[in-house]
Amino acid sequence: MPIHNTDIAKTFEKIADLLQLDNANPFRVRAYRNAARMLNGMNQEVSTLINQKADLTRLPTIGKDLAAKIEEIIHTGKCLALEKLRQTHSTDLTELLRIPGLGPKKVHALYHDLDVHTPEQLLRAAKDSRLQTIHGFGDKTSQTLIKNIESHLQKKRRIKLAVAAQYAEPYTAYLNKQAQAQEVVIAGSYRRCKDTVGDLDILVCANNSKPVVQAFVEYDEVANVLSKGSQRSTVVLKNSLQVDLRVVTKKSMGAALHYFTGSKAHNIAIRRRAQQQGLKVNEYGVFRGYTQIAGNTEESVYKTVGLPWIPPELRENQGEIEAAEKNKLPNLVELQNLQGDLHAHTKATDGYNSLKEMAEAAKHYGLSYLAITEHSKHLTVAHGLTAERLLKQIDEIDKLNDTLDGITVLKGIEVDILEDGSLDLPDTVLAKLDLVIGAIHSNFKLSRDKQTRRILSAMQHPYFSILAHPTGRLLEQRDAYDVDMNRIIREAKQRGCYLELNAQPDRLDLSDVYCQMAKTEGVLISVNSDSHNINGFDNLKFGIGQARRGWLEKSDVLNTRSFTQVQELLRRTMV
DNA sequence: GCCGTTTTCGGCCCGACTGTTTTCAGTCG
Repeated sequence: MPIHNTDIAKTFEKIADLLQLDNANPFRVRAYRNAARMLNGMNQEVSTLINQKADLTRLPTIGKDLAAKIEEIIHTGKCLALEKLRQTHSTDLTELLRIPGLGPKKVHALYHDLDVHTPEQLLRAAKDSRLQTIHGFGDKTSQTLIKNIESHLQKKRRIKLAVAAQYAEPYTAYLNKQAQAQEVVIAGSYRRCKDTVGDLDILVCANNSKPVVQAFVEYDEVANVLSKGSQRSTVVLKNSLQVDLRVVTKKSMGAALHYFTGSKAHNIAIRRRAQQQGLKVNEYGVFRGYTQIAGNTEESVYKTVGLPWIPPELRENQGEIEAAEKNKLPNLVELQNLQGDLHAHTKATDGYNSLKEMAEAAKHYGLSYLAITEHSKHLTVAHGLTAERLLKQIDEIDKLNDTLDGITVLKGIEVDILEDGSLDLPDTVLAKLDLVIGAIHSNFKLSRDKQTRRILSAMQHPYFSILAHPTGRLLEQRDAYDVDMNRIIREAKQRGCYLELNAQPDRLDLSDVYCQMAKTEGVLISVNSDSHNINGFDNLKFGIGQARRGWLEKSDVLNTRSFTQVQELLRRTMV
């Protein structure tokens, strides 16, 4: 079994948890957590680096010690340091640390005084009023913990960006109506366009903060107020989404926006940088001594530390600060750059609208070309097209194009890649199309080797143009299939075909990390809506957000080209 | 445990909120 970065990250997180319980030097704990976060965000597998005999200490957050531990984990599958820690912790208390309100001190007290080591035991102890017997635990703490444990036991997960938007936008609109609110912005991972968000961070600019906080907690959807101060508040909505509010004045708005947009790693790096220059950055501004020297805009904050403004989608401390330093930040692709969409369905298969309706909707959305790419016959649940039905649709598209103005429909297919890597329709039919999108819709559980070979084999097909939703992940529902994406990207370059970034909010597949990898290799990405109805094109904005997180520029995205340019690029995929 | 234009030691981001205190520790983001 290959060891992935996420496996190493999990090991380091566990070590950090156990060290934290031991009251170890907090900076040592943080070193493990920083390394775990760095590993999760890397656009390359560390195992590959080791094969190339690369020096791991050149990675940020990795020194001599952690480099040795990484090599140990890759080579042996184990980490002696973790095993030793586990031996000294006969009882695993780390799950308790996950419950909001509990840190190492309280967890220790619970264990020593009440022998509580699981959330279930804690819940019982709280309900039996046993907690109040411990020093530092009062009535309030007990009540809060009961709520927090119950929500923890329901395994509250992250929610998809598009779902978060459905709650964030009306909440923002409501706050905007408050007389004191001068500006309302959603910050946090939402602003960074992460595929899923854990909570919402709302920032309000106002001179008088108290009425804003009051309005915030009185919002209709609020189920529970976790905290409420003069400038901050935290609530939980009825759908169990946590929302944090911060209110600042105009002169601090830029600094606060920077601070609450994150990521944490990016902020820490910026603050260190400021510190080296004798400055202090906090959510109220940039300070030299007690004098504020910047902070009304984000640009002013970056300027004081000698950097240009960095787009939120890049703020992960994964090289963006170094790039900014050298004035080499990418000029990120924008939604308006898209000229067409290369993946959509109609009611001929599992879509809801006609060819004509889809074409007109795409035109209305500002696109000048749209590829219709139905499922193929193997996908029976979607009523996939047989060769005969596809030929019939080809005729219909030709006729429709004669009547359309300002938009051209391309003839395509989202053909199933069968288990042996062959395509689900005969070459004679595929040859008549403008593009062939290959997709996996079955046999998700093949071994890494088999799944990779299956895709590579399909890509070698003479009519293969684009690999649809390349990893098959469904956010918060289904993991990506086990596949060597490094190899697929390199082969796509060799073969001269393209990869899709499927903009459906459930997929957002390719991920940001793989997009960056594809860019590095020089493989073009097609940001496609995979629309099944006339409103589907709206999802392109989520695809573009993800593309921006992957550092993609206009030139890295296939469908920012004009119709004639795309036609030529698609023709080139045919060998 | 990492890191270095203050480089092999001595720092490490920083402030708000809560609850239980009686002046502050613990936790969070």
